[in-house]
Amino acid sequence: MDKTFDPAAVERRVSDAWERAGAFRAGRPDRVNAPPFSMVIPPPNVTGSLHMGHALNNTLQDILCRFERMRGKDVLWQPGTDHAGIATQMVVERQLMERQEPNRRDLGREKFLERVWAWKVESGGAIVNQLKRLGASCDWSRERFTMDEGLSRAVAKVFVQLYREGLIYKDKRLVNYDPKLQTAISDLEVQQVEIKGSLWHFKYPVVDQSGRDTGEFITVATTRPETMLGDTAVAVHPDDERYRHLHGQHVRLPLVGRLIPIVADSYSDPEKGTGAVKITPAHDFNDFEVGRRHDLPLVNVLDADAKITLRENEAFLAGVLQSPELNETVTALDGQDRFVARKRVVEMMDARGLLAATEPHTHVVPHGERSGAVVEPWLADQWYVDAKTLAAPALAAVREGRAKFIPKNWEKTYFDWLENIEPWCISRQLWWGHQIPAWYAPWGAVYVAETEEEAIAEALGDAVTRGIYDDKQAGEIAEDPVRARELLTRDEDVLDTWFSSALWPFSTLGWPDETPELKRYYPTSALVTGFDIIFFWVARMMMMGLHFRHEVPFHDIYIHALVRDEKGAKMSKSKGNVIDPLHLIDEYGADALRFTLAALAAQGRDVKLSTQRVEGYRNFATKLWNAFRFAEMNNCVHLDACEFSRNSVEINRWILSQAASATTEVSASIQAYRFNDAAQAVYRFIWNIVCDWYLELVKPLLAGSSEEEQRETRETIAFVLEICVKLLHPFMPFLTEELWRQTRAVPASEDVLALARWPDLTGYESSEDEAQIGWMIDLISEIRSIRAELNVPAAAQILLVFVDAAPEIAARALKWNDTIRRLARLSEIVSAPAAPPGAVQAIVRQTVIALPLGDFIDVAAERRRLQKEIAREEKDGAKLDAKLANPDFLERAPEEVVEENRERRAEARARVAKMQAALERLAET
RNA sequence: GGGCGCGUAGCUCAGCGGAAGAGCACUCGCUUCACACGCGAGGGGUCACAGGUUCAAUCCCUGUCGCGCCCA
Repeated sequence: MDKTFDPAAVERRVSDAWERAGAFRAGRPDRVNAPPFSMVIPPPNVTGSLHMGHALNNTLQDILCRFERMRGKDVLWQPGTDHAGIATQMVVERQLMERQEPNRRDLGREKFLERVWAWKVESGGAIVNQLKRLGASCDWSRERFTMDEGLSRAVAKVFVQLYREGLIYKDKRLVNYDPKLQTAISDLEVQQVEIKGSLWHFKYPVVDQSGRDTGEFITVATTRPETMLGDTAVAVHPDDERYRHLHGQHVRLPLVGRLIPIVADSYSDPEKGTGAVKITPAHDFNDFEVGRRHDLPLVNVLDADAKITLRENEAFLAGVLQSPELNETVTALDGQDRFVARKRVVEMMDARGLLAATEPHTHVVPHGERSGAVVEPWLADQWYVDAKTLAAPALAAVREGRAKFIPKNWEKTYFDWLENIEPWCISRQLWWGHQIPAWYAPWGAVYVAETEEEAIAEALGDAVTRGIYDDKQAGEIAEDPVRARELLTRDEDVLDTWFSSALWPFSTLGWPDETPELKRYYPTSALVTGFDIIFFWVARMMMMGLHFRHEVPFHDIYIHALVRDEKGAKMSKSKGNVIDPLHLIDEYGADALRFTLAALAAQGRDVKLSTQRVEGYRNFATKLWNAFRFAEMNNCVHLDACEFSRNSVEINRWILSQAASATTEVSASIQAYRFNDAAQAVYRFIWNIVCDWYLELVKPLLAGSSEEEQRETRETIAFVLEICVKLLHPFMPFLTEELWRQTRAVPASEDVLALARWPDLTGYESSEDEAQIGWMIDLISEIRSIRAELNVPAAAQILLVFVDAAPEIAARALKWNDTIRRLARLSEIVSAPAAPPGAVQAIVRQTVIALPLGDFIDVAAERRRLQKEIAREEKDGAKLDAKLANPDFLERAPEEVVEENRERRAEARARVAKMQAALERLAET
C-alpha cells in the first residue's frame, strides 16, 4: 500500500466494481423479500452541471441510500433529469447563433426540435456523469428524462384528466410575461429587484357630463408612465374627503382623449402620493383586480416584444374620438420600445403642462430570473391549473402527519404558500417541452385528448352533434388521414417544466401503467431537497401524487440548507465565489468533499464551505488508509466468518464495546437525518478511538505476549477495521470500497462493500472493559501531560511509582505493564507505600502516582503545575459547596443530581488534599 | 409590513435545563518501528444585551440590539 490514499487512482476502479456487481440495482433477486427503500432524485436540469448545491443534495441522499442498502433493504434511488424548457431552448438557440446557423424561427418548430434532441443526445445530461463521480449510488439502469415517451404519456394523461375534471382550464388573465424570452413565466421565476427610479405625477383633467374640462385636475403618480395609454380609470379611496365630490365623474386621459371614470375603491391608499391612482387593468395585477370590481375595459398597449402598439389596436381605440392629439400620440409612440415610450410620454405630458412633479423613487421591479429582463404583467390566453383545489389534500397530508418535514419548521413555509395559492399558469410560449394536448377546430371549439386521433374522433363526433357535419361527412373525414389531420390545429404552447416534474415520483415508476415498480416503491420513503424548491416542486408533487395515486409521494421530506462560501455569501457566478465541486473532487477526492458536506449539514443552518475543511477530511481519509497499512504490515488480514463471541484480551473487548456504541450512534443519527452528528461519530470512532488508542494499545500485544493473544488481536484488528469501513462507507464510499477490496481474502466480483451488511454489535457492550481501559487511558494521558508540562525530554524513559495503591490497581498496572510503559515512555513501573522524595505526584482516578524525575525535575515548573491544578479544583469545589449549601437545591433537585454533586465535591476535596501534600513534599526537597 | 432563522473559543460551527464542545487556526515538544495529509501536550469562552420562570438557564419565556433569508 502507498503511504497516502490517492483518490484519483481509485475512484474510477471502484465505480467499475460497483457497476460490475450491479450494486445499485433496485429489485436485486437476493432482496425480493427485503423491505424497500425508495427515493427519487430531484431531477437536475438536463443543461445543468454539478454545482455545490447538487453535491450537497446528492451526498445526503447517497448517505441514506447506502446506509439503507447496507441495512439489507431493497433500495431504489431513481435518477434522471428534467428537460428544462426555457434553459434548454436558450442553450440551443445560442448554439445556433454561435455557429451562424438559421435561428429558431427560420428553422421552424420541427427542425428546431430535432436540433434540441440532437443537442440532448450529444451534450445533455453531463451532470449524470458528474453525479457518478460524486459516488451517487442511483440505479442508473433506470435513468429517466421528463421528455421520455413514458413520462410524456403521463403528462398527457394528467393534463386530460385534470381538464375533464375541470381542474385545468384556459383563461385570459394577466401573466408575468418575459419579453426577452417571449413567454409567460411563473411567479416563482420572477425576482423582485429594488430599483432607483422615478415617480412621475401626472395631471388628468376632470370633465363634466358633456365631456368639457371643468378646470379641475386630479393628479396621479406612476412609475410606468407608458402604461397610461391603457388607463381605464382613476381610483380614489371611498373615504377620502378630498375626492368625494369626484366619485362617478370622469377625466379625459391626456394624449389619448379617452374618457375614463373616477372610481371609489379602497385599493387606493389615501396616505400614498396624491391618494389618487391610475388604473391600468391590462398591465398591472392590482389594477386588474380593481378593473374586475368596477367592470373596467382592458386596454393592452404592448405587443409580444413589449413595444407600444396603438395603430389598429381595437381596445385602445374603442370609444376614443379621432383627434390631432391622438394622431400625434400614435405617430410618436406606436412601435416604440416600452422604455423609449416611457421617456416620450413624460416629455409629451411635460410639454402639455401636465407633469406635476418628478420625484426620485425606489421601488421593486419584477425581473425574469433567467433572462434578467423586466417582466411585464401582460394579458394573454393561458392554461391554468386550479391549484387551490389540488392544494387542499396536500395541506391535509402534512397536517395529518402522512408526510412530514424535517426540520419541522419548513411545514410553515409549505402551509403559507399552499393556503394562499394562486391559479398555476402552466402554458409557456416555447417549443421545447410537452406540447399542450389541446386541439382547436375551425368552429371554435377546443378538444383535449391524449392523442391527436382521439381529439379528431371527439371533434368529429361533436361536429355531428352540432350539425356542422352529417354522419357521412364526418365518416369521410375520419377515413381520410390527410383531411383528418388538417381538421384541427394543435395548441402551440408547451407545459411548464414543473408540470412534468410534479409527476416524477410516479411517472418514473412507469405510471400510467400499473407496474410492479409502482406497487413496490410508491410512495417513496423520503425526499431530500433544498428549501428553495418547496414551492416549485415539493408542493406540486404532493398535489399530483395525492390526486393521481391517492397517496403521498413521500413520507419524509428532508429539507437541507444552501451551500454558501466560507464568508456566508451565496455562491453566484457574478460574485465569482463559486466553488466547483468537480475541482474539489479532483484535488481532494470525492470522499473528502462528501464528508465535508455531511459534516457541515447541520439542520437549520447554511453550509459554509471552506477548502480547509475539505483538506482536513482528506487527511482523515489518509488516516484510515494508514491504519489499514498498519494492519497489512501486521498480517491482520480479513478472516472470513470469524467469530468474536468472547475475546480474552480486555483491549479487544473494549474496542468492540466502543464499536458497538459508535454503530448505535451513527445509525441513530442517520435515521434522524442528523448527518453532521453521524459524520462526527464516525470520525471520532476511527480517529480518536481506533487510531489514537486501540492501535497503540495493541502494539505491545502484537510484538510479544502469547501466540493466542496475538492471533486474537490480529483478528480483532481486522474486524474493527472492517467495522470502520462499514460505518464510513455511506460517507466515503470510494476509499472504503477500495480498502474492502484490498483486504478481501478472495476477491469476488459480487462481494462489494456497498452490499455488505451494516455492523450489528449488540451484545458487545461492556462497561467493565470500558472502565479498565478508561483507567489506562487516563493514566497514560496524565503521565504524558506531566512530561510535557515539566519539559521532560520526549526520549527520556522515566520511572512510574504507584503510591499505596489498592491491590487491584497494582495488579492492573502489572498486567498492562508493557502497554503503559510504551505509551507513557516509562523505564519501569513499581509500587511503593509512599512517594519517593522529590517525586512529582498526580492523581489518577483516586490513586496517587509518583514520577521521580531526578535530574529532569524542574521544581518551579512543578510547583506552578500543582498550584494551577489546586486552584482549578478549588474553584470547582467552591461552586459545588455553594450549590450543596442551598436548601432549595437539596430539597427540590432530583436525588441523583444531588448525589452526583456530593460525590464530585468529595472527589475535588480529596484531590486538593493530595496535591497540597505533594506541594508540601516538594518544598521539603 | 408578515414569516423563518442566526448571534457560543481567532474562524466555521455542534450542543439547547443539571460540570462549556469539535474541526481548523495558534503555542510548545517530537524523524516514537501505519500515518508530518502525522504524534504528544497546551493556551483561548461574563455562551450578543436586559429582564423573567426555575432549586438550577448557553439552553425555556419576554424585550432590546445586530445579521441573514423567504414572502408581500
